[in-house]
This record gives sequence, C-alpha cells and structure tokens, in this order.
Amino acid sequence: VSGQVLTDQATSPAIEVWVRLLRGHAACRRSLAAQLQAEHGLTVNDYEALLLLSRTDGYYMRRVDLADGLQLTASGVTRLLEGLEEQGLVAKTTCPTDARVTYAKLTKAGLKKLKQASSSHIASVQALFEERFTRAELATLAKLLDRLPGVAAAKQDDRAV
Amino acid sequence: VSGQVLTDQATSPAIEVWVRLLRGHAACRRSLAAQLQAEHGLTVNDYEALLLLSRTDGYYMRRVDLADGLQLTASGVTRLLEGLEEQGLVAKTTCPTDARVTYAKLTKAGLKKLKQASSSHIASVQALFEERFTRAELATLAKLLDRLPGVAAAKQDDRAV
DNA sequence: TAAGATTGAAGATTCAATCTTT
DNA sequence: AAAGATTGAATCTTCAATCTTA
Repeated sequence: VSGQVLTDQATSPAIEVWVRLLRGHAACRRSLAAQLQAEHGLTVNDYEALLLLSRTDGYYMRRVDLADGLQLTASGVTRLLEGLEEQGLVAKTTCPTDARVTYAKLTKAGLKKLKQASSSHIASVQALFEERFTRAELATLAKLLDRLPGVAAAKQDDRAV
Repeated sequence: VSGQVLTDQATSPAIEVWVRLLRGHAACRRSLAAQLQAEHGLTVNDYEALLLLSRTDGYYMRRVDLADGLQLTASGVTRLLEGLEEQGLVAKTTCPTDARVTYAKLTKAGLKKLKQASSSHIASVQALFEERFTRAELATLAKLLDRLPGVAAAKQDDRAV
C-alpha cells in the first residue's frame, strides 16, 4: 500500500541520476577525505585549491576565480585560504593594478606539500575509480559529467589563467 | 614553466572523473538546495530523508538504515531527524523487539509536506538534467554512477525495508 | 563485547551585511 | 552602482566519547 506515494516522475531518469550523484559523491568524498586528512592533514578543498594554484602561470589566482574553480562562495574561499595561509602553504599578494584584488599565491612550502600529497592521493583516486570502471567507461563518464553546471566553468578558468 | 607540476597521473581518466564529480555535485546541489529551501524550507537531506521514509512499508526506518541510505553518519542522522521532528514531519517510534532501536516514522504532516515539495522539486531536477542530457545519456549515467560506493548500498537498503 | 543511538565540541560552509576600491 | 573581499552569525556535519541494551 505505501511506498508508492510518488509515482512516475519520482523515478524518472533525471531523478535516478541526481540521487546517484548525491550518494556517490558523498561516499567517494568521505573515503578520499579520510585518506587525505590522515596522510597529509589536508581537506579535499585544501588539496584542490593547491592544485588549481599549481596549474597557473606564476602560481597565483584571484579569490573570485578560485571560488569559481572550486565551486565555493567568496566567503568560503576566504575561510579556506585562512587555513592554508596559517599553514604557510598559500600567501596573500596584492594586485598592482586593482587594489580591490587580493591574490592567493602558492608558496614554496605549498608546492612542496602538494607534491608530497599528490602521489598517494592520486593513487587513492585511481584505486577508487579504476577498480570500478574501465578506461572507456571513465572517458564516457568524464565527457558526460562535463555538461553539469560548474564543471565546464571551472575548466575555463583553469585554462584562462 | 609552471603549471606542469604534476604530470601524467594528474590528468588520468580517474582524476578527470573525480574532479568533475566534485564540481558537478557542488553546483547541482547548490542550485537544487536553494530552490528547495526557498519554496519549501527543506534542505536536500530533509527531502531525501522524507522520500526514503515514504518508500518503505509502514513509513518507518531505523536510524542506522537511514544513515546508510543518505550516506550520513549516525550522529548526522540524529541531528537531521531532530529538525524534522521539531517540524512535526517525523516522529520517534520504539522497536518492540529491540530496545536499542528507535525508528524514524514519517507523520501525516511529513507525507503531506513531501507531496507538496515533490512536484516542484522533481521538476527542478528534471529541468537541470534533461536540459543537458538525452534520455539515453541519463540512462548511461545512472548505470555508471550505480557502481560508485554508497550508491548500490543505499539502493539495497531501500529495497530491503 | 557489539550495536544502536545520542551528545558536546569542533570544523566547514553559507548568508547577509559591510568595507574598500573601481 | 558594481566588483572583490571579509566578517559575524547561523547551519550542517563530523568525530570522539558516552549511554543503553543485546
């Protein structure tokens, strides 16, 4: 009798994808976050911020662009960088042409930390995904996930800097 | 010169998928959470909890199973249900055969709330995904995401109850 | 001892408001 | 007025410890 409150729509393909995205993201993140924290004392966003910075020319980014790349709010980025600055992994730099802007710059220590963390973190990510998907399936997944909001935008910034 | 700190591995198919999962989830969730909050005063997990409960026989679940289904910790579920109980959408029920267990039971008000919220929320989810993917692509995505940790487990529980 | 559940303290993130500079 | 950034308050979630029952 029960268990059928929401019919049709409730199990539409879009809903199925959304629920799987929710649960899958949560489980993957929990696992990878635990590893990153235990082995390197970094959160997922800590790591991702260092990585985005490391891929730019000059190792610096505006906070706004970091927010877009990480899919965080402006204040989220301020708080995230607070922590990284305290650890000496990122430093503030002023923009010579626009005094409103504060750059986040990857320090030597930050680059070193990223390099240290990368090998084991990348291995964890690969273990998690390559255990479950073939190379072709991963390519398919990447191509499809690319169309989600936030994904292409982040890549553009990445390329633009 | 810079921007090439991490080579090869750093752009492996697994990493590409993980980063897209991170950003895509964040962007989708932000958008859907805002809609759900504005129109119904519910968080994403509020909604998902009501939905999981509505699909069971008798409209109740153990907290442990809810945690597994939502990919939350046990204490996360306690806090989530606290809020739903305050709103009268869920009520505590004791288990007659095991005094350790407290069931979360969907109330009439909870079922009503879920029904109210569903139509617009489902429409939002469909708008978000159907705008970007064909039906076949959604099916492919669902099938692949199914293999992520946490996803199949949640479905099993859903079915088991 | 295990399992189910809760609690206090802490962390991460957001919103709304604010400040400065353009 | 708009853009970049920060801050205080609030929310959500987790971890570690605890409690009760099996």
